[in-house]
Amino acid sequence: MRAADIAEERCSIARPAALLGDRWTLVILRQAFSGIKRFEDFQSSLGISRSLLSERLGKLVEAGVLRREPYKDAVRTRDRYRLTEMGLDLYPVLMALREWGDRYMAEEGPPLRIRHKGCGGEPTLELRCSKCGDQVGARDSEALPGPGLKAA
Amino acid sequence: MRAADIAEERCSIARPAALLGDRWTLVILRQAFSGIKRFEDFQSSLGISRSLLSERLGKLVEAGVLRREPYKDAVRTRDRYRLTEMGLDLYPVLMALREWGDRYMAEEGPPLRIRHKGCGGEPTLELRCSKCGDQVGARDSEALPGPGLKAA
DNA sequence: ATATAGGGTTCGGATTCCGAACGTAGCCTC
DNA sequence: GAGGCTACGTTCGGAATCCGAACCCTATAT
Repeated sequence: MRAADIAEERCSIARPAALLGDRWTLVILRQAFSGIKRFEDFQSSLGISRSLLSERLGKLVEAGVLRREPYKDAVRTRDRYRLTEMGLDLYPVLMALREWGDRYMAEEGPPLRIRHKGCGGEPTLELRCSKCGDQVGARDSEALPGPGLKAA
Repeated sequence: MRAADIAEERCSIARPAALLGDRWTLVILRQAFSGIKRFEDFQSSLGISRSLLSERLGKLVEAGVLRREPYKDAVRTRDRYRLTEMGLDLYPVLMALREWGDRYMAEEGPPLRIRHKGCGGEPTLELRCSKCGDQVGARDSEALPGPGLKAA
């Protein structure tokens, strides 16, 4: 199998991975969540080559994660890339990566602190059972075939 | 900046992304969580080339996500790759991807159902404020510089 | 009309990926 | 004790991808 074929897999991890799984896309999204919208700003803040940035942004737009739209600056009309609802829903993915990175790859302490605007507390991810409410770890759960697999 | 330099960024998203951000690593980890341990089984279940698999597994071992260890089969000694504690802690990352994939990329329904072994319920990720306990979305939180950034 | 800025595209060269072929270390069988 | 098989890689050349630099196009702004 070529890597490109991963996107066709009937697997809800493989398909997002095919879209997000390259060295740039995740940091592009990080910037998008931090408020960056313009091509130039992505480019200069990341140092990515313009051709690759163009291609990646295009892919994200095509996938529906970003929306490209013109907007009026003080002086002129520009384009900007904004997260769609679908894109905003990637927030837990980024948060999960960040929590893991903070725990295992930040020798000098977490470079960012996340703040809940409402109360100033710190949001954290919890994997909780929707039935019993207990916190669940990797060892406490198992995977079973679901409806999408039977449809094959 | 070359893509390889991303790993040096002082950012808890960029560093994990540099390790996990390629087309194969995430699906390799998916297989590891689903119980696959042997080189041959990774290779045949994914169709990845042996050279790349070897390189990826080596990187994950070096990073501390997997541990390579010999073990005694019924007949002989083999090697296997197992998730370390650090690797098991990637579970939320995979779950976040899966939830997103189920929502947006599974036209025929989720291919997998996750089951809490304890009660049979379905574990889901929640981003909750550790102070007020409210559920938090992308728009309800903001990023501030943390200790690791000041140490620069 | 000329200059500047934003947002790309094009183009070679460098890097990475890939599949197929080969290497090797145990065991098992004859 | 000579093959054979299995598990686990490594090596190799060609194909795909990445990269930076240079160029292009459209709007203002002067």
